[in-house]
Amino acid sequence: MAALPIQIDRSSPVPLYHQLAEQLTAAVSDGTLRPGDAFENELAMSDRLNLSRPTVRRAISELVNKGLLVRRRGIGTTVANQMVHRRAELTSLYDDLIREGRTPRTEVLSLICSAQDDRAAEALGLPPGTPLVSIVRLRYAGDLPLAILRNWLPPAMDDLTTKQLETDGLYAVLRARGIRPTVARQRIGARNATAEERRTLHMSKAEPLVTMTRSAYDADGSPVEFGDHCYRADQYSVDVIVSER
Amino acid sequence: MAALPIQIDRSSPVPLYHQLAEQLTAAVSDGTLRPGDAFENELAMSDRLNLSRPTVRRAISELVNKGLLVRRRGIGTTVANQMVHRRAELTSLYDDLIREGRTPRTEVLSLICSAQDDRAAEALGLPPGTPLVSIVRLRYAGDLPLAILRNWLPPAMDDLTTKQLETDGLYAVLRARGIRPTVARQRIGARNATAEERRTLHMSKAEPLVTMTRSAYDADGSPVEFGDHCYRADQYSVDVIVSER
DNA sequence: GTCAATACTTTGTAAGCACATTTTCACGTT
DNA sequence: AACGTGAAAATGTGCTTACAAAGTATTGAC
Repeated sequence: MAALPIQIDRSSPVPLYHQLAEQLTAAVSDGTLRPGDAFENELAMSDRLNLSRPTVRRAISELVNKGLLVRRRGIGTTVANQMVHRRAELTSLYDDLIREGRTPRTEVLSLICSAQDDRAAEALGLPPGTPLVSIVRLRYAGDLPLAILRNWLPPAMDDLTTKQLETDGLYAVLRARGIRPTVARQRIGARNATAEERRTLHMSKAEPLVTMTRSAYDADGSPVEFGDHCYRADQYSVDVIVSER
Repeated sequence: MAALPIQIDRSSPVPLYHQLAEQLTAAVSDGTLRPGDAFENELAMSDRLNLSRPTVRRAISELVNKGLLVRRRGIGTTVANQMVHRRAELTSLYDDLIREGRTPRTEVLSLICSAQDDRAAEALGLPPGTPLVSIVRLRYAGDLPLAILRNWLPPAMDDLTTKQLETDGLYAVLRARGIRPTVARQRIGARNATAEERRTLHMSKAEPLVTMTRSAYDADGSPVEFGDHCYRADQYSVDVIVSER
């Protein structure tokens, strides 16, 4: 087991344990360390890097929590032999399309600044009847219409423009305003398409839709966005990776 | 902010930080602490309970990681004002139904000990053609058929009985054998039901199915189970809670 | 009375130490 | 030679201390 070449910058504002955790993560995910490989033990590593054991331990714990490493008392720490061990994450076909180099396109169908929707208002923690910003978008994968995305935002966001949404995407616009969605609760189901949805998405037969409603919150738990999306089931699926401690 | 009545048993084999974390979790989830409430600060709590600050801090960190609490430097720690805090968990539908107070029932439609399925074999990390244990179950919620559950297990599990599966559930049987699924990769989508599925699930119209394929792994990353489930879309949806750091 | 500098509170990071628990391995006894 | 015991190795738990950083509140000068 070769000693990993780790560089720690004590003058950096980035915490030491995080610097270490990032470099260890890189070593595992780029294949420098193979699944099953033994890991340098905590005492040796803290000695070699002139870090305290708690600091090293905290860095390793980050990888353990992500499922990249397995600790066994009396044995040592080894690299988990599973590729995909990301902590509960959500990816979608849309992300896959981007990874494949295809260019998804979004068209804003409507942008209304004083829409009423009681379900959305409730999800946003606002009283029923509150005028909301309502966005309906159509998302293409290449030339194929893939999904209808309906989203609602609090009334304070009423100066959004169609152009912003089409070029940057909804979440990028939110982040640019200092709003950082951190937690989201998503409900995934299925239903048949309405006639209009079938027209909009160019669906020929009675192919079903995958539906997803999402409430997103910032770090404080304040609601920032509510969405109701539907996707062509033949073009879309959701990958979820769940893990227990 | 009232001081919570915490009981710590130093003679217990359960780690102190975990005892504390459990009692704090209970206080948050049973409503003793309301969203937005200020939390006793770390120093005061460690002083009051005669625990060190790192121990208290570690307990609080558990809740923060689960999304129950929010820490702000200079401010203090507060209860997150969000309803559903559960981190994406690895549970079966059976567990979900029990939580909702419904009485689920499972009927084993078939239990084959030398089934062949190349997709399942690949998911289990076994060569194609390996004989697998194949289970097909029908899940009821009350009197309503809800889902068809197809599962495959490695050949070593060929002594399962129908009765075990019907009374305890698949995951309980696995756990009883020391197999602890820890990580799962799930793909959720939708499709139309076949004629046979429609018959089995007593579906009248062309109602779609929610589909979920799942590969489950233990802590080492070894595959332990592969499942291909389909649910009546009008009766079922999947909740996922995603959180970013 | 207003504004700015300062003090205080609270969480964030880091180090060092001690001992417990679990597993492996080598040594010594029978 | 076989077995058991104990040493060694590695992670797990817990305490103490110190200082940094961020936010709030107070105090003081103008």
